[in-house]
Amino acid sequence: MTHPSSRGLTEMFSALADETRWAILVRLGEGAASASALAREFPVSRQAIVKHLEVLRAAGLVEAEQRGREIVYRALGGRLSALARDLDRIAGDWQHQLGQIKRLAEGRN
Amino acid sequence: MTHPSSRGLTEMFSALADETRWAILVRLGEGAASASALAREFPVSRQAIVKHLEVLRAAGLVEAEQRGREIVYRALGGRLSALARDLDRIAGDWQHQLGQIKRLAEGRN
DNA sequence: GCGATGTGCAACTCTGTGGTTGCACACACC
DNA sequence: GGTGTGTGCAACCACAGAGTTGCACATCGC
Repeated sequence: MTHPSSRGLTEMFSALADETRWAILVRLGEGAASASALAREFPVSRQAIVKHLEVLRAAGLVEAEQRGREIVYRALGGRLSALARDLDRIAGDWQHQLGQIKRLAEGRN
Repeated sequence: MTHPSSRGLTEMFSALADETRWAILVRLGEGAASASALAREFPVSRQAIVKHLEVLRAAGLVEAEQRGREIVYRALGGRLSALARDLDRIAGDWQHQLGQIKRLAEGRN
């Protein structure tokens, strides 16, 4: 593999690929909340929220903290910025290669 | 919305969320290729490849060029680096807020 | 103690989509 | 003209996963 981070990238993407899940994540970015609290804000059942939270937690995008009888979740930026770095690097490589090609093929086509 | 780029982000993610599709994209990053050529390299049918390419093209991650009777595709870094910027900004916001909370709550819990 | 609220587990439905096969058509090449 | 290779379209299958409902259990507050 040219890119050591290729492994696991798609798992990250699929964790982020759902509209509702992304909305939940963004919402948590604005402040911690429990599953029940989120279920009141979103037009889906608490169970659906719980499943999304579990996916986000498994991806390291969210952190869970037991507080009394409830569990509050908060967004973590670490994985997301790591992903940003990976993508930037990969995209940069492509652009670079494109530049080389363009340079070599000036006048072709 | 705090983040103007929230719209369309999940579409991008779902375009990237498939293992095979990501592999195709990375492959195209190493050099342009046609659907049939890719079908020879990957363990899936040409039709599957075609569908993936259409998804990538719709997402602006890939560019198609008619060359004689075949159509060659190449990876485009633009959208990916734009995505990287968005993610970095969002993640940064979360970390920033986390910092504020930590600062305010020093000693709590 | 009792009611309200929060979580956990399980079964089920249903849509989206990744993948396949089959056939038709367009060229290019000899 | 025929053969090989590339693309396009359509029907179909199978599985993942987003969402639901229902019930059990824990725990907080009064």
